[in-house]
Amino acid sequence: MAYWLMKSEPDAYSIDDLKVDRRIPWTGVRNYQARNMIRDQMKKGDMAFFYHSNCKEPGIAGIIKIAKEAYPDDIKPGDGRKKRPKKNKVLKMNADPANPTWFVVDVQYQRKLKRVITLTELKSHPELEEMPVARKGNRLSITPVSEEQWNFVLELE
DNA sequence: GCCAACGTTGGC
DNA sequence: GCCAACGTTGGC
Repeated sequence: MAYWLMKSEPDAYSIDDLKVDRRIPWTGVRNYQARNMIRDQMKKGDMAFFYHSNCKEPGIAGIIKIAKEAYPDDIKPGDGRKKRPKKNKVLKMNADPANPTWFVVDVQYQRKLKRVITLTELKSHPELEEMPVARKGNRLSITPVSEEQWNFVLELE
């Protein structure tokens, strides 16, 4: 079993939204590195931190579980999709259904953390300096988390 | 709103 | 294939 960190802008979709919806397809990932992780590495049963990005208090807000492994992301904005697309942004869709480029996994709500563990706090611990989200300039929306990092973060809660 | 740190695009 | 220009992410 592997651990991950998945970013979402809470204005677009927050841990509280997922608490209501319970389970959603994690649509809209359009970065090849993140795509490769979704398609090739994420397994059913893997756990992930739900991270709030680009907001007042960036940090880890909850825990989710991978409920279904990768399948083509043919979920168009507005087409039963829960995550709201960014305004003024046209999402590239799969051109050839037989040879998809973009994939999605389903995630299942596990729990909300008692408090948001902020990015500032994550950065303050030397034990987490290798954690991608705590590194300068990191932009990937999906990053791996080691078991040690996972357990360390949960101890902070 | 600024801008660093990338990723992508397209001319050559 | 190189790389300059451009676009995006996301903290601050």
